[in-house]
Amino acid sequence: MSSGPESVPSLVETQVGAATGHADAVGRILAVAYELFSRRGVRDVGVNELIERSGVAKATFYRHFPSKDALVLAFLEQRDQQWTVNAIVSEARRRGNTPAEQLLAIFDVFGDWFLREDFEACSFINILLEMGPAHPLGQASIDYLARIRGHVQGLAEEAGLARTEDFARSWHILMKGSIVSATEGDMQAAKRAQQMAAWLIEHHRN
Amino acid sequence: MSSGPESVPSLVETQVGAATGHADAVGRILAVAYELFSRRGVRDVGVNELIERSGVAKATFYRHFPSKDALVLAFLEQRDQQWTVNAIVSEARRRGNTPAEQLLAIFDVFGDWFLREDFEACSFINILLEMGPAHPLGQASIDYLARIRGHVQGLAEEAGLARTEDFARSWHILMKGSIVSATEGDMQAAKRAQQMAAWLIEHHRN
DNA sequence: CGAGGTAGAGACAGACTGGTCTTACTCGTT
DNA sequence: AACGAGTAAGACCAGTCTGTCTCTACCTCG
Repeated sequence: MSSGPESVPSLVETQVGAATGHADAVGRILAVAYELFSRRGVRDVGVNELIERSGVAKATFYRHFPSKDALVLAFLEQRDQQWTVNAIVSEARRRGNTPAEQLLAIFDVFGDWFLREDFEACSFINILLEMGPAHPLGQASIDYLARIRGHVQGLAEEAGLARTEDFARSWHILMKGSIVSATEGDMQAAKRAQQMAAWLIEHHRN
Repeated sequence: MSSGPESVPSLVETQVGAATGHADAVGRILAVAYELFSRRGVRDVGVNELIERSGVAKATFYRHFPSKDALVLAFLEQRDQQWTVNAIVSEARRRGNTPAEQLLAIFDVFGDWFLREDFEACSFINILLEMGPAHPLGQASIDYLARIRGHVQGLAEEAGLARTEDFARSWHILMKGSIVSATEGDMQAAKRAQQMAAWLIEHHRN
């Protein structure tokens, strides 16, 4: 049931490959996939474009990834690491002194992110809505969104808040809603969500 | 710039056509388009399937709609009427006695909607994320989402709230976030959003 | 040297895409 | 009865999609 991307080359292998300076095929494919999938979604990027942009033969592609969907799963795993963990959670933890500050700092990071001209929305939401919750890729996206909620819940527990799972689910509504609003062009979406998030924290204090 | 669907057959014509008992081609096409687009999105439904399901010749289709995108625009207009206006706003107004109650009733309607097994998320959000904000269909979706915000702002003004545009934008974050959470499977998403919505109302009272 | 594995390049298959066009038929109106 | 508008059916086009296949070149290890 859990769509853990265990069946595709892991990031560890990739990074090792890149570290050898060999610039192996898998590493290039994953880099191009990250670039294209995150900016344009899954359906809009074909295998032919992927292999052309990564300078890889088609047979090489299919030797390492049994299907395009397998590559998408690897991309989602990569996205979880680079975006969720490194860009959002770690950065928010760095900006805040207390767990509550760190929670609210998520929306400061969002605010900076929304202003980037290459702002590309959240791949997990995109793919979930693009493929639907029944599709394996939609299921995987749901799993990764749950991981994001897990980070929030962890911070809530560190902050000593009450009913942390409910808190994280409500908090996540604010995160996802502000992302969609930013896609619509509302540049203050992060500030608005942060205000409601502050009220939410107050109502979950013991 | 505004993507008003003036260039496609209006709903009035459609309903007149259906009212004659003639079940004309345009009416059938629009009915099938509503069914398929709302449940499966735009990219997943091809012109061939549309014409087959509506029992219409391809030439007939292209006589009434210059392109598939034109049909999508007509669908969005239809969706605004049938879903935004008739299913959500009117129903919420019916359920509440005061404007504030009517605002909160939006999330009661959402709660019922989320429970439906054929729950299909919000077509405007789906198409916006599917096509991107730069695409004409994404732009049209943004316009229709703004109309939803307009309904909220109108109710906020009736309720005598302060800073109604900011209020509506924050409220809309809750609506969109709860829809995505419901797509993930959180059946309590409407209740969570409603709680935050109540706080938002309190903070906008004069 | 020579074998095996990996690589790039690209032809090819089979299905699908949006869109054009032709043909034949059925109506309603005059 | 004759006309014209609208329609169904479907061939067809050029292009796209994912995925398989062959061929050749290279590189490394024994």
